[in-house]
Amino acid sequence: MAKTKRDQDREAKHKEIVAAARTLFIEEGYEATSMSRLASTVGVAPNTIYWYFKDKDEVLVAVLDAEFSASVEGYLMLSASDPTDRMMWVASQLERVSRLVSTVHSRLDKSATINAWHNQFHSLSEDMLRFELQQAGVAPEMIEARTKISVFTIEGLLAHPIPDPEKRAICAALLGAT
Amino acid sequence: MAKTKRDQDREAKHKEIVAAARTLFIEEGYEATSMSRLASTVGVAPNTIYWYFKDKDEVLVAVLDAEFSASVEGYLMLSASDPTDRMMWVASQLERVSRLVSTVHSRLDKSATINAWHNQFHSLSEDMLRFELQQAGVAPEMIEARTKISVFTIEGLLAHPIPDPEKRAICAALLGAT
DNA sequence: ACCTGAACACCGTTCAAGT
DNA sequence: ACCTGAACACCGTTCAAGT
Repeated sequence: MAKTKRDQDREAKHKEIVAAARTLFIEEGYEATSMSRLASTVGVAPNTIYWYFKDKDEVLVAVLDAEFSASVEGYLMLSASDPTDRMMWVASQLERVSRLVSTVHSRLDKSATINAWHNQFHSLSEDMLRFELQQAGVAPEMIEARTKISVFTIEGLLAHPIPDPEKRAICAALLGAT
Repeated sequence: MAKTKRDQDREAKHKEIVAAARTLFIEEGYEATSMSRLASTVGVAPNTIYWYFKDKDEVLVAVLDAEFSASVEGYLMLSASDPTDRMMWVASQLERVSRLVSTVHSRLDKSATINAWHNQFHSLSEDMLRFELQQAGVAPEMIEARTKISVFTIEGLLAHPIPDPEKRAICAALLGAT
């Protein structure tokens, strides 16, 4: 199933837009980045974006996917290290994306696309944290509640950056047995 | 320091606007409620709102204050009940205001007014939860981390509504000693 | 002091027209 | 198929004018 030249061109432009949006959304914010600004960064007319994406939310999902898969890649590479370190890494890795976290939450009931992405992301995060807590020896009947607590806490750490030592104490407390 | 007739009138209109905004912001959302819609609900021209409030964010802060003080009043009235019940009450009480939580977070770096309100709110929440955890017999060296975890978890419960029994298990786990 | 109609500078998105 | 200029229906906010 070889790609046609056409498809390659289209894919390249698609990637170009996502790359520009990724920088702008993360550094300036989603609402602060107008479609016009995004278009002019790519060097194209504002409405041209709509040839590649249904709407602005769809651009956001593409950015989130790119950011997420980059993070997963990094996570898998340090699976041997200390659990608290791993949790710290997840929190700090996602911190640069913190503005997007609140953007996603505020658009949950406005966009079905965003909502779907958010659900999938939470499932994956829960799976990952449940595994870490099991490894840490948390009692089985507490696993579900503790998993949710961990997810919410990490989400909180993203939205409210605090000093590193304090963050470490929190991550350690999350993993504490009993 | 008796209030003049003028001041009373002004205050009445002020309250009228906040009351309308409170319903609209909570039921329809902040971004979804245009200043025009708010104005027409009150029965006034759109720009009239600006005679009473600097901008839309200032209206939001007024709504948040009204909602918060109503909650505090309710909280003080059930100080005798079970700790888990109290924490459940806080979470569910604030749940109806959940859309505003993400709105506040997404406007943190756009509005100094909102930022100030948010900081004050977090201080108060932390004080309250620290007290609950002390009562529950949490070890002193763990208090700070556990307080932050509780704040973030309750914030998470607001943004991601889940079934009551699960919510209860989470609140109980937050208060667990050790 | 309080309120308004009209305007300003945006915004995301659509559409008819070009290649 | 891809891209554009022009327009649409909004938005929060400002300003000069009225009472």
